[in-house]
This record gives sequence, structure tokens and C-alpha cells, in this order.
Amino acid sequence: MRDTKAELIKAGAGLFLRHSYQGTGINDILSAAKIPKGSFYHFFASKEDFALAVIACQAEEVRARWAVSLEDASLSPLRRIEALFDRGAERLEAGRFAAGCPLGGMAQEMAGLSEPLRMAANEALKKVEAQLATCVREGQECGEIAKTPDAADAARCIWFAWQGALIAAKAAKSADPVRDLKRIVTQYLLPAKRSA
Amino acid sequence: MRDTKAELIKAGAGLFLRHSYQGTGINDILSAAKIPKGSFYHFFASKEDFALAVIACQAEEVRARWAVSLEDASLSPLRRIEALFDRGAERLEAGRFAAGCPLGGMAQEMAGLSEPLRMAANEALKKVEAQLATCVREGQECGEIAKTPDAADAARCIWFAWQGALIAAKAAKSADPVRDLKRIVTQYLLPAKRSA
DNA sequence: GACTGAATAGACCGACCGGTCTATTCAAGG
DNA sequence: CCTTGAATAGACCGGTCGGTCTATTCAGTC
Repeated sequence: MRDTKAELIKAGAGLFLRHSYQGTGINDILSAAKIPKGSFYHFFASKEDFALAVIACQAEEVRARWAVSLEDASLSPLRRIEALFDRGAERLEAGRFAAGCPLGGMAQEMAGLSEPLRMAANEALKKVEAQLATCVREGQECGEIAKTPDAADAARCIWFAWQGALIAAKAAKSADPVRDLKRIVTQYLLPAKRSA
Repeated sequence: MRDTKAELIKAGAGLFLRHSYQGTGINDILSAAKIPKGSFYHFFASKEDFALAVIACQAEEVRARWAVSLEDASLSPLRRIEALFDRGAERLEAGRFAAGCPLGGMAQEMAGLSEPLRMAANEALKKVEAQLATCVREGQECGEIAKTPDAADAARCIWFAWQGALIAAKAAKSADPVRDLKRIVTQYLLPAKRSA
């Protein structure tokens, strides 16, 4: 049995990512998923309700994807963050720079559309930031990462810059912004100073 | 004589900022500016052509706004960057967090719509980044700002994080992200180390 | 003051939007 | 089998979209 609901969300997530929420019509989603409109409105009360489901799905997907790098026990915390950037750059290139950050892009667009959407996006954003902070904290505990910007602040800064780098990458059609950011973060911002 | 063209661009810029490009109809712009459709299509070949003019206008406006802080000779380079963040936070609060970065938001959305829009947004982004780099370089030359991430890299990182902070601020309806970023940038990332 | 091209004005167009509605299919439970 | 409600299917709705078209006004020039 096909999981119609999940297929709709998956198709919607892909389209929202490439053409944004407002740039994607219900019919675009339906024809991408080859599912009739009746099913859509059987599972979702409205386009906005559907968008909430897409946000939740994307939040989980990003969490899982980041976990692959950030919870890789074979790597030191700092190396995990390096891996995160590498994977991000690969993803950008694989998608030919059509997709930005699923959460950042949707947050930017949806925050202004309705309160429920804004709050859902905000929650999703905070969770990923916290996930990153955990890794930074581990690096601080083992002495690999400097203690001075505390983990929450450092993670916040990196997360913000990550969003900006993805925007720049999309605009420039190049993964260079992500690679540049990786260099700055892993060479200057995070590493514990040897002398002090 | 009214400068109809400029009024259209100004109205469009405001609407694009709050409701995005795809979320703003021609008629929204016309009724905001109280200008009939005939004038719009007299001055602009299409909505996309209009958007190009809006990008150019916003790029110049951002440049001028940043110049107020970044070229304030009464402040040291590092203090100028602090002022930039303060002004940004004020702007966010004044607009009740409805507006993100005019350039970043448009870049994100328009990069995927057409090549001309993508290139225009990319150019605008690069210019502001360069403007910021100049200020960082001045700070390095007078010894106030650390030399290690070179000016271009540091500016790039700050610019990226700035974008992310504005997204987060919009999603959270709070200027805290911008203030947090200011602290990290001006206390940890930029200042020259006293000991070394 | 007649002429002319730029600018103003808004009715109008087909296409498409999100959403509704009715009809039909289908699998599970009695 | 028959019933039942979830799921499928898509025609259809009013409204709005970006864009076109014709008509009119207006400022400058000879």
C-alpha cells in the first residue's frame, strides 16, 4: 500500500525547496506525486496545514542528515563539523545550487505568512542550532575547541553563517561560500589556541 | 512632477521585503503606490524587469545605509561594525521583524527564478560584502582587528552570519540573534589579541 | 493653438490559483 | 454478501494572477 500522505509531503518538500512555498501550486505537488486532488484535501485541511507537515518533515530530515556528521564517533568534534561543511558543499553541487537550506529558506518565507508557520519554522531552526551546540560543547570538553565563545554562542554564529553561506552559494551557483566558511570556522573561530 | 517610476520601485521594494516577490502581485504594487497599471507597463517590460530595478535600488539603499555606520570617521573600525549591528537591530524592531535583509531575502527567492535575477542579486550581495571587507581591512591596518582571518574572509563570514541572524530574528520575532552575533563578532572573532 | 509622443488610466484577457464538491473505488468487519 | 467509511479521482468554482489593449490626458514645440 502506498503511503500517499508521505509521498505528498516528500514531493512538496522538494518543490518548496526549489521553487518556494508561494511559488509552488497545489497542482504542481499533485502532478509531481501523481496523486489526485481529492487525496490532498483528504489528508490536509489547507495548503498551510500541508506546509506545517512539510516543515516538520524537513526538520526531522535535516536533523538526521546532520547527525550523520555531528554524531560520527569515529571523528573528533572539530572534524565532525568539518565533515558537516563537506557534506553540505557536496549536497549543493549535487543539486546544482537550486536548493538552499530547507529550514532557512522556508523560515524566511513562511515567517511572514502566518503565526503557526512562523512558530513551526522557528522551532525547527532552534533544534538544529541546539544539535550543533552539543557537538561544539563536546569539542570544548575534550579541549579541541576554544572555550571562549561558549558553545551556544559559537553554534549560533556558525548556524547563522551557514544560512548565509547557502544563500550566497545559491546566488553565485558555487560551493565556494561554504568552503570559505568551513575554513574560517575550523581554522580561526573554533580551534583552541595552543598558546594562551 | 511626480517621479512615477521611482515611486513604483519604492512601493515594490517595501512589498517585496515584507511579502516577497512571488507573494506580491502587480496590483498590490499599483494600489500601494496609487498608480495605474498603464504606467507600470510603460516603465517596465514585465514583473521580472521591474524586479531587476528593485534589486538595483535596494542594493544602493543598503550600501548607503551601511555607509552611515561603516564610514563614520568619528568611530574606530571595530566600533563602526558595532554600530552596524546596533542599527540593524533597531531597524528590525522598528519594522516589527517583518523585514529581513532586502538583499539576502530577494537573493534567496530570485536566484531560482531566472538567470538575470540571480546574477543581479549576486552582484548586489558581493558589493555589500566588499564594503564590509574595506572596514575590516582598515581595522587591521590600525591594529584594532586581528590579522589572521584576512579581511575578505572575516567580512565574508560576518556577512553570511548577518543573513542568518536576520532570518532567525524574523522567525523568532526578536532582535536577540542580531545582538548575540554582534557580541561574538566584536568580542571573539575580530579583536586583535592582546597577548600573542 | 494644432501637433506629437510620453504618461496616465483602467477595462479586459486567458491562465492558473487554492479550495470545494460529487462520484467512485476499495478493503475491512459484520 | 452487504455495509461502511477511508481513500481516490477529477470536474468545477470564484478570485486573482501577470500581461495586453484602447482611450485619454498632458507637457513641450513649432
